[in-house]
Amino acid sequence: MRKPCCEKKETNKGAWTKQEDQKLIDYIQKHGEGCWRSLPEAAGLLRCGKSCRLRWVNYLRPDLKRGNFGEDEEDLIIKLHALLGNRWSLIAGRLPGRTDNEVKNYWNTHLKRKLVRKGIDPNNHRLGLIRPTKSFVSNNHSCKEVNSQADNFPVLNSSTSGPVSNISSFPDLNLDLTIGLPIM
DNA sequence: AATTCAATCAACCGCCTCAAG
DNA sequence: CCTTGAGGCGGTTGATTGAAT
Repeated sequence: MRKPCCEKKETNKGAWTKQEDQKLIDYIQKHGEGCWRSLPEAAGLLRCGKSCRLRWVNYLRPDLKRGNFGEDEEDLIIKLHALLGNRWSLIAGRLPGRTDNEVKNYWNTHLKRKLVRKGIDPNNHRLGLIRPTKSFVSNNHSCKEVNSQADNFPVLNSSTSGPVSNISSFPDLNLDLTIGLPIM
């Protein structure tokens, strides 16, 4: 049997400090990404492996772009979301330097509303299904849909609802979603 | 200047899948 | 075949910041 992931030690939670970031960066630069389970102890961090992975993937990785999304990126996200639904990691995989968390946040805070303003239902990318004025309730936590009729739409294989099933709607999209092996 | 409200985003939580044992 | 843990993912929360009143 395997050892448990995060042994029931005291671990830090909440925002990462600069020192913690530096320890994580130093460790990964020396040893590379790998066993997240043993990383915290090896790197001298009082964090669980999951937390380290998240911090690295979403914030510390050197290839991250950060900053505002360009219009081309917005466009791509919208198209990919229409095809893939909330598969944020797949969508982020098509956007170099962007993380799934970043794409998800951007979708929820900007793009959803943008589509609603155009009269497009962000759940299924169809025109005229929701009224912009009634679609969102502002209650601090980010605009929840009132009339989310498409909550349970099936993804990808539906012929009646959900993400656009006709891929030919986006002839300009490169939909080769295979993942290449990292170059060593 | 103080208070309230809204927007943003980093981080956590819980679930799922896959593989080890 | 079953159980368990690691890793990964999407949903959600909560702290922070900025705008409006």
